Amino acid sequence: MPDIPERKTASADLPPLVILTGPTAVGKTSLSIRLAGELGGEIISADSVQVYRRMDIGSAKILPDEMQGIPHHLIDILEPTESFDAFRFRELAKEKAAQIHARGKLPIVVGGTGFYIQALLRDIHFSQQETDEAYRQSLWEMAERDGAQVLHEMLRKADPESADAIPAENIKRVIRALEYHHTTGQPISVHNREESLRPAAYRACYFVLSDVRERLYERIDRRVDEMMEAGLEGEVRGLLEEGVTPEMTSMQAIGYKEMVPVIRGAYTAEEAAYRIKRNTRHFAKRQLTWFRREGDVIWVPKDRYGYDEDAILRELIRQVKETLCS
RNA sequence: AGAUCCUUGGUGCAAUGGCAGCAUGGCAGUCUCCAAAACUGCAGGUGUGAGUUCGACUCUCACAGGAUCUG
Repeated sequence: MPDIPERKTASADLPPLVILTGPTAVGKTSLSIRLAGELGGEIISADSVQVYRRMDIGSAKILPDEMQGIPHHLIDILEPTESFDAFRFRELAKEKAAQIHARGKLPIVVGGTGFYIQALLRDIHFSQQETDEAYRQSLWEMAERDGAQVLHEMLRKADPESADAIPAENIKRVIRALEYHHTTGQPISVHNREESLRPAAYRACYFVLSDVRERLYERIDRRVDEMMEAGLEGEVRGLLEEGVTPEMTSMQAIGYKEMVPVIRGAYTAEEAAYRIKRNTRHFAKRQLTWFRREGDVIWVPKDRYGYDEDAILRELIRQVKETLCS
């Protein structure tokens, strides 16, 4: 395999890390507990919703009983009114990984937020100086007032390469590119290119658990039905009552954003269940697209192991020992 | 049984007798601090059979299927 050789060589002295990801509802959680048990690991959650307290049912958060004594990090660390992003994830996860290494344990990153995993593994440098909330806000207002095209033309003057790469309709990314240029004087396209060359920060085993589309969709449908039965509506109602608003990052998660109109009487719980299933399917598809694009991942298709979790576990352990202990 | 109306991508809807569009779903993709977010692309259709016409989703007839009303 003519893979980038220097990355492999350089990785010899890097701290080890196991990543277990895959599309939502594929079965990461139960496998992760057994893997951590076998390898003496602690789990770092890479999940943009499970960071929030009291968002348990809709995020399919692991229950304390199910942890079986395995320490879990970055779950329940924020109030649902707080915002979170890939920069903060990287900072926290890096710190947790270092602490776990110091205890002589193996950090196992488990979760479906591919972007967070990328930020950690590739050690993408975001710096606090690159943000300017007030400027960002003024750009949003401008977008609403004058339209997306005006912003895109601003970007074209400041950073033509990014303007070519980002469609005007994608206001969020146009604003981020303008903000970056505004605060650093540099085009974000240059920054992105530099960061993309950065070697991995860990010696990692990057597993993507997958399944045939049909089975995955069946699991999603079943899980959403279980969430409804478990009282998702009550969970969302409680969050709204405590002052969480639909605009907040936490409430834009699948399962939450669809439930708000039910509570407000705009449509039925059945309609919400239908939408949650549909949006979760779309999400799972996007996750698979993301992982396909990531190099250096080890695909673990459940169907190829006959849906035998013992066999999958043995294979993961074998791979980890081969890659991280050599 | 009779009368009236209806039949267009998987689904819901458009289209003076003149290039069959939209939404949604499906599939594929983008992504370097809101990522469970934001965004892009592709495929797919006139119920069947005749007729009128230079030309039919559109007009006529038959058939099939559906809806409503009457008995």
